[in-house]
Amino acid sequence: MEKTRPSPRRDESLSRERIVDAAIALLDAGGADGLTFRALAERLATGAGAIYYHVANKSDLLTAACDSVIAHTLAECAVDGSPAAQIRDIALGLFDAIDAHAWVGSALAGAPGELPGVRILERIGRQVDALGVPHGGQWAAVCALVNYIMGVAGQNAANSQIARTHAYDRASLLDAMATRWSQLDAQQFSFTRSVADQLRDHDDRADYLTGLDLILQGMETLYAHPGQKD
Amino acid sequence: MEKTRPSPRRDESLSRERIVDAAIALLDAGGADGLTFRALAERLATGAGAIYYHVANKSDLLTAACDSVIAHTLAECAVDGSPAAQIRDIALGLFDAIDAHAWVGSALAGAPGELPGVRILERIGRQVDALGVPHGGQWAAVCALVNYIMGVAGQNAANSQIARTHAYDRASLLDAMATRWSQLDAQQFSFTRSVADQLRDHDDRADYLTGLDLILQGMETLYAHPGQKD
DNA sequence: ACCTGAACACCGTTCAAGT
DNA sequence: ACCTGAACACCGTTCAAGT
Repeated sequence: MEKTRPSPRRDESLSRERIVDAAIALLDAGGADGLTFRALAERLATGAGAIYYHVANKSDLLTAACDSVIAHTLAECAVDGSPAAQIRDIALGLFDAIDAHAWVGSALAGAPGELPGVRILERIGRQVDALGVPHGGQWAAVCALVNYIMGVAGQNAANSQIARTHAYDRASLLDAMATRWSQLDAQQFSFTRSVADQLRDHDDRADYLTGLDLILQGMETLYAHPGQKD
Repeated sequence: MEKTRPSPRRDESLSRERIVDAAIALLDAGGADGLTFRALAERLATGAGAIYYHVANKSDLLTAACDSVIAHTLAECAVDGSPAAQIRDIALGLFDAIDAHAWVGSALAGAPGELPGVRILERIGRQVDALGVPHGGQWAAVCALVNYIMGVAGQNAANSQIARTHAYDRASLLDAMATRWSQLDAQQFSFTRSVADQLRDHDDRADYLTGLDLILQGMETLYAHPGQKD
């Protein structure tokens, strides 16, 4: 028996790309806390300090890992169909990517104005323009969409972080939350209690799309047919 | 000269409330990174371990500090006016609170389903109900509003964290971002470049309200007048 | 130019020991 | 019951020293 892979292969020399790929693997396996310079060094069979030769710091690395996922995700989104359909497609693609790599949600939220966020802004911005929103309203409209997407991304990231920490699955997490909500004070939290049951078996993805459609509908009503207002 | 305050007064014994108040002071002064059990112990003139007698862990403490701010904020929101006006009032109150205490944004985003988030859900949920949204659509509508608010909160928190780290003020942060955007590839990032200038002197608060109104408008169009659809 | 890995300055959390 | 504070098991980052 010949001794293959005596340790994580070192066939290629260290590079930013290899570091980012290894970081993604660690993040996917261990969540946001799984990325550590020590774990990364071990996986790349190198010293912790060597990584700093190719990467400025942890935040830089996290953003680069996030950008890799976002760029791939956006590349697979449809480039035909109506503007609204394309926005839905992009938003759903991002939802699924963040669902699969929860750490992307917090990385995205933590790097405002950086490349991954800008890619999203660009793709959505073009469709908002194509939708006929006047130039003066485009910035606010795009921000509304992006902020909504980021908000959902952040919640998903937080939920999956909690699930990982407590070793819950999604169902028991929601169940625990619903139980807690239904034990709140009946007067002070009447609405929350009334929706506690819906929490258990709601469809995150469907609710996400519904919210997106609310914004799109608002844009259509306010911008696309200005003559019909009132 | 008599020697008053030989060290941070210890006139009252340690309590959860005193700990939370001290935590808020540290967070306001030093951002999310400013809260440390060692700093907290020093400020309370006690040992680090003593704090664990009143607080489960750091996440528990952060959520409690966040809840204190959110509860006070919501208590000052108007309880009259139209449902839409009340939603705007709540959303603006939260915006200003998070603007003043950026750490609240990340604390809120990091504690889904916990008390501070539930307070917001409850207040907005009641108004969505009053708005005439049918029961079946209330959950999705409330989530849309809350996710949007959380998204903006998260972005604000991240921006202020970056500003603090680099010792920038808000203006130079936006200026640096706008400069970076305008240096992006002209073809690949045409939309982003076209809005880079608006970034420099846009009004966060006004854009926030505009986005909120898009969602409210969508809700009105889709739910409040179902007979008029199409 | 690129890599090594010990060292530095921190963390949150625990726990035997005190009162 | 409540508090002490040293100790533990980690972090990100730096930097003299190597190749």
